[in-house]
Amino acid sequence: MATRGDRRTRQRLLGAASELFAATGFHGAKVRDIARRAGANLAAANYHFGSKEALYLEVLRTHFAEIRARLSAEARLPDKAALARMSRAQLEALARMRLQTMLDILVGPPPGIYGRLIQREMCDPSAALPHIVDEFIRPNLEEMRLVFRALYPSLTAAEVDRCSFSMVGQVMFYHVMRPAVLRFLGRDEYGRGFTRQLAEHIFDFSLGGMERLASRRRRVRRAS
Amino acid sequence: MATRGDRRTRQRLLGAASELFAATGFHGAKVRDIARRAGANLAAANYHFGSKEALYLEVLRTHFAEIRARLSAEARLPDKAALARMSRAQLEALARMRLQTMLDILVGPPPGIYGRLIQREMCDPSAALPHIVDEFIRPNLEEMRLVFRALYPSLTAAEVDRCSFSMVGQVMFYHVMRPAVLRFLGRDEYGRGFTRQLAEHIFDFSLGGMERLASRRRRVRRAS
DNA sequence: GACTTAGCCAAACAGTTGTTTCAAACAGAC
DNA sequence: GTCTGTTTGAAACAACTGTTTGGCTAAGTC
Repeated sequence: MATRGDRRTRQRLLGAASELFAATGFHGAKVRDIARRAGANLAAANYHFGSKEALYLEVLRTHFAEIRARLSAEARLPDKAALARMSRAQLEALARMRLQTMLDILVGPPPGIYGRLIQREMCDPSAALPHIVDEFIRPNLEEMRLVFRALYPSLTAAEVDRCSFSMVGQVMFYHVMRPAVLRFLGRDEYGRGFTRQLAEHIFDFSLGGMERLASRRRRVRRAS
Repeated sequence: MATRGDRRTRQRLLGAASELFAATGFHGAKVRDIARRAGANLAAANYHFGSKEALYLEVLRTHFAEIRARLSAEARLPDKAALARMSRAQLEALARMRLQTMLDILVGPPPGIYGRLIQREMCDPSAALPHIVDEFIRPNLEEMRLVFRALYPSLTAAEVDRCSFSMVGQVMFYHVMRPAVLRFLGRDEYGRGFTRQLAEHIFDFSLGGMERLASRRRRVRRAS
């Protein structure tokens, strides 16, 4: 083992690559810049990861494995039976908390690195896309399903899914369209209490939406 | 004027550049590929536009000027006075129609070029961002404002804006996150009647959301 | 001490990319 | 026809980029 570098070079490369890939994308981030930011030699990236693409995939796998672990640990959902016993107020509080977490991760502040990586992956999907969907998106949506189904039992499975997408969509909007929204609002960044105010709006808006769908379903019986 | 090309070379370059910039982004699209697809010489791009970046900006300005004209012509909104005289059902039909138009443009099928360009511009904003916001996003949102305000007069201006964002956000979600949603759903493309079904869901969901906000506002008086 | 191995570095390599150059081709004015 | 300004084409250019090479150091093994 060499002791030349004070920190593990591989780790520093991963960190630098994460930031640059998130900031400028796969094509925009240059191996030389990554190496420079990591305080490593140009050849180090290829030595440790084999190729630029392999480094990129490793960045994605590392980050989304980590955030999955974090979410599982921090915001563990009660099991289905416990969920069924919860009061309406408790369920709503649970949904509200998960919404706030999503906003914190995706919208910030600070602007999250996961959101940036996902956004770029949606522009130019790589081999890591299935991993991101399965490790990050699917578990989150499954848990939202459970909560929403407990809150509005009259909704069909497809309706619950669409409602989950509607709620996540509102959150993603402020992340993905940040430059446009900021210019539209005439600001240069989302303020301090912005996400909290946003959480309140999205929560109320979404609950109203689901309520309407649930009650409409109860009232009128429609074909498909 | 040369007649060598059967079509104006400049126009063909613009078309080819649009497709490639939308498909692979500014960095991903190569001038050589654009020229080849346009059936033009490599030097033609620089001759007609000066540089790759100028070509990119011209692509954006052209497209968003065109779509603005199209929207103004096709989906002209009644003026404020006429709007005030409309019945609730008429206003709702108006909102529903605009929603369907947004879905057609952004989600497709076919997957729209405007959505792709916007998405990439949000990843790496260029000098054309202000143009896009002012020519495409702002006019659309202003008109949604008018309709929503007429539908729910008790909402504040800030609330109406947030509701507009909530509705647009749901639409954008299916465009921006398309690869993830498709994988989540286990399909390889949105089906035929998908956007129509989506329009119905988003419309009901959003109306429920606004209703809840409006009625909550009427019932309880809250501090900020 | 001799040998092996992992980590790191400077340099070089081969391919690509945006841009420029300069001559040829062309249309229209005369 | 000649002349002029515009458009096109082939080639070259200079800079950049991902990757490879060969050698160096330091630690571990015998």
